[in-house]
Amino acid sequence: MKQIIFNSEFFNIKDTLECGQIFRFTPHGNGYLVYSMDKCAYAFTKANNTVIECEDADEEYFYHFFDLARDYKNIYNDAKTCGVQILSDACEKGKGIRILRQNALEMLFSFMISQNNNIPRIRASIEKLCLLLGEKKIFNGQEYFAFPLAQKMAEQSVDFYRQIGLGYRAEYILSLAKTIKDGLDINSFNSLPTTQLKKELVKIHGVGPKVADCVSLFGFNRTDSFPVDTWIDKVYRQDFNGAEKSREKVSEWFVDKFKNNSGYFQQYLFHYKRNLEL
DNA sequence: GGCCAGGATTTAA
DNA sequence: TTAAATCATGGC
Repeated sequence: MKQIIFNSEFFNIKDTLECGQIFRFTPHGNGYLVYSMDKCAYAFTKANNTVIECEDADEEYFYHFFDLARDYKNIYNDAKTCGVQILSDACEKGKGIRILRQNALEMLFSFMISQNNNIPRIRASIEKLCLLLGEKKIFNGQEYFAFPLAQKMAEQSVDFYRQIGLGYRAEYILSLAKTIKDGLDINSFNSLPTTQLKKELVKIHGVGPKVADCVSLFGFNRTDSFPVDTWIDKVYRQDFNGAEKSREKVSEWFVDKFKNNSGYFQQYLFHYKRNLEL
């Protein structure tokens, strides 16, 4: 086992996990077990540090996953001083939030499930997928299941996904799995600029602008993305006096305003609006 | 019991 | 090009 120890001023594990960017984590001991693809880490707070415990071979993976090479103080300062009251409040409450660098395909499947859905149910659905189709693994003597391979997902029927409770999203999931099995490599999109990347993602059946923004941000680390869901839509109307109707244009408006800080600021605001503000 | 949840597709205007 | 109607499901 390896331990990565990192000052917790700009790394709050609870806020980072609970701000809606990741669906696979469970409270454990003094912290959380965090899952990504077929890997697992134990994250907890100790004194003034956040500790990441993982297999020796996964140290580099999780260092990258938690975006530990980036200095979030600059991002926090930009949010604090940009002259927007709610953003100043939000970044203060969420200064320990980091944007995880998650696997693009896992994000694509996950956020395809997220549409018109709530976070607890999204998490339950993904957990079932892993339990039923994922490889069984062991971390620190404890059993868990990897995120399923697309090839395995492509072998199931639409009914299988409906019985898991995916509803009308079942056909989207199966269709995506088959497309991947047939050779689509979304990692190849990484060479595209963000606008083009989104255009490619939206071509996939069941992927609209909002899901494309989430995959772009959380799966490709394109921080010039600003996903607009119902909560952010509320922020836009209530706190920015927004008049634009279409969420796609709301997203463009924020990206134009916040540039490469868009994704970080969006997470501050989402977390604040959904979890903190009454 | 209608409304809401990290919306997208289809059809109509 | 934009506006409704429709789509499953569970929590409230």
